[in-house]
Amino acid sequence: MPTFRRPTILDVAREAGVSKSLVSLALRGDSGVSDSTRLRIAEAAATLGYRSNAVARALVQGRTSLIGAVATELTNPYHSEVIGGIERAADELGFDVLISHGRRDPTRITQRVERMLELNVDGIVVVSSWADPEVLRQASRHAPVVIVGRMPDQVSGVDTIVSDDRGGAAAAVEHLLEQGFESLTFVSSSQRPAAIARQEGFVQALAHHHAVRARVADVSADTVTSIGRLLDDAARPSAILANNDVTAVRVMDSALDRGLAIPHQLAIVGYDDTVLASLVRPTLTSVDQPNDDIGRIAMEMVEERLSGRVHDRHEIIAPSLVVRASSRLR
Amino acid sequence: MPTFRRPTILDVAREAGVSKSLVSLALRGDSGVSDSTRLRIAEAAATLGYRSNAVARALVQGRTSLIGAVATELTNPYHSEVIGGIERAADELGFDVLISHGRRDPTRITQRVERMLELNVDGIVVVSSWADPEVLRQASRHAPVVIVGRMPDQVSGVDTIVSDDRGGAAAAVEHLLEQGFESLTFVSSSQRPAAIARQEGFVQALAHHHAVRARVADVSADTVTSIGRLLDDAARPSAILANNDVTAVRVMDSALDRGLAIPHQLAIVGYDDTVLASLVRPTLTSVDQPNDDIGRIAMEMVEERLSGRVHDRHEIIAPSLVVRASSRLR
DNA sequence: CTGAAAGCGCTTACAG
DNA sequence: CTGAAAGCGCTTACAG
Repeated sequence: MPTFRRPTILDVAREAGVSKSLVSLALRGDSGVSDSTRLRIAEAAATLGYRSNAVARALVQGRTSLIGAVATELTNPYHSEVIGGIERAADELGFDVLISHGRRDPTRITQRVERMLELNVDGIVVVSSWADPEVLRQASRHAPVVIVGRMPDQVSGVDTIVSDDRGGAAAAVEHLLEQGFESLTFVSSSQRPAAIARQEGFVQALAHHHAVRARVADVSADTVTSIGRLLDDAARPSAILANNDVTAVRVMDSALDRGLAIPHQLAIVGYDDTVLASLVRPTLTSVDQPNDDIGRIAMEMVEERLSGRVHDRHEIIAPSLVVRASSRLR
Repeated sequence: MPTFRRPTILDVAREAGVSKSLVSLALRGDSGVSDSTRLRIAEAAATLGYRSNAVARALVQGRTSLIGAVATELTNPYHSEVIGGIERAADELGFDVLISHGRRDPTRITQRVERMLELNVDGIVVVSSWADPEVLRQASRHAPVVIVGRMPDQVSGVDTIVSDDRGGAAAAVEHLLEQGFESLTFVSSSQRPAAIARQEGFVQALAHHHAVRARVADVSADTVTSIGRLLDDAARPSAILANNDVTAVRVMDSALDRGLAIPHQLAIVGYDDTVLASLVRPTLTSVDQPNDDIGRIAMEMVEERLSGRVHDRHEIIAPSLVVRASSRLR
């Protein structure tokens, strides 16, 4: 069958010998339909393979029960986990989640948001800090918009939810100090807001520890070479905090290639606590963010807006440190 | 604004002082509209923040230009990469991709497919082998359905595209034999069709090499202990092919914990060539599948169906081996 | 308990 | 070049 025509409520009505209104009522389980009619209609629908047309329903009802989730990068487990949280909360609240993929392209992310709006979704969660603020502001006039991530500037009318990146970095620093490390370097491979906040948390946490040497290394360009230079330096640090797990593992690889003992000659802490952290050897200490909770709260924020909340809400979620072999001396 | 009303074509018409038909024509760039009118309408639309309602348009046009992609597990980079391929092809062919997440739950995957159908998508790509065959068969009456993955049984009316798992496993075996390994074990953590096909490829490739000892180890239950037992065995294999990268890395971890030299005392080959393979030390040899191509072909298959193809198409894609340190002796 | 009518926001012939 | 009318597949009052 090359035509793919879908049966409509009218086909079912004809098949069952009733009016289309009655088909609609029966199929949606309205109580005022006789059992015999209901059965006849159900059979007709099954015979034809009838399936309600959500597009038509949405048009008349003025709502789709759809939530659009726009993510920068699906390959990043952090994003998929947040989306999992959104989905679980959506299930409970009676929404369906449609996911759209920005592929690290700001233009594309913006397009995805606009497309979601055209699809008439009841709310939008943007799991990204790359979207155009002006587009989000405009979008929020027509549907609740929640941003999961750290925007360069705050957008009025839009809710946000971020992880406490400064606090997470501070917790990592505290742990390293407790272990007795006295020369710490923050290694960053990104200039995105989250990485910057982590770096600031690192610097601040060490501001009053004058006995400790604190430095920052930018390895965003030419990562492997930059890391090599850092490790070959005579004044090599004794402990490193990286802005994410992948960067931490790259540091670990370079250290192992150089025969350095981890953590005794070099301690390493990552950020994000991805699956990587427990798979590499030695296992990697990392800052964990409650991604599922973050997604859930984002969905709840959308629901609150739909229920009438008018003031903006900005939530900050506390991360926690998971200590593993790469930084534990005893 | 707690109401989120979206302006309609009628609001724009009123604002511009024309009929709604004219607004529709002007906004879609019809040539038969005077420049002055077109400008007035565009300004009115901008003032109101008007955005076309795709739901209404889809209803009248009978097509949505939407492709539904249903994936088992977004956290799996293999799936996100396939989706990336679908998206790139969709961009070229003028479709938008809506992603839905099955979260490893067969019931949920089936629901996602049905929901996509209700949304009137023009085609469905199921990146999963967990969906209910009967539901897919029904779905294919109303929209083209392509399965990326290995279904237990073939579904008539549905196109499929799979990677040649037997061939990939055979290529890995051939490489290990060339390197001179003489005792090979296939380590599997799954009984899904793809894992079984890889195992069959392994067994077949060794069927005529009587001098080589070939075995299979199921580590799906109690993975770490099972792997430990395998490695502590006096008759430990000299090389291992795992059914995926994560399992391969677990084997690697256990081997390193036991002080085994990789690859000299134990060679390891993974499958899927995920980001993991180049991040672990030693780097992991792995069978790579052209995920982007797979996604692209899936999208093209949908388009072919929409253009009238009626016979089923079943495509098998050749994987390739990426040799790294974990299996290279010299 | 059932049917006829209006309308959701658009597009598409059809007039003028 | 512009407007009035019909209709996409539904739901929702309103009659009977």
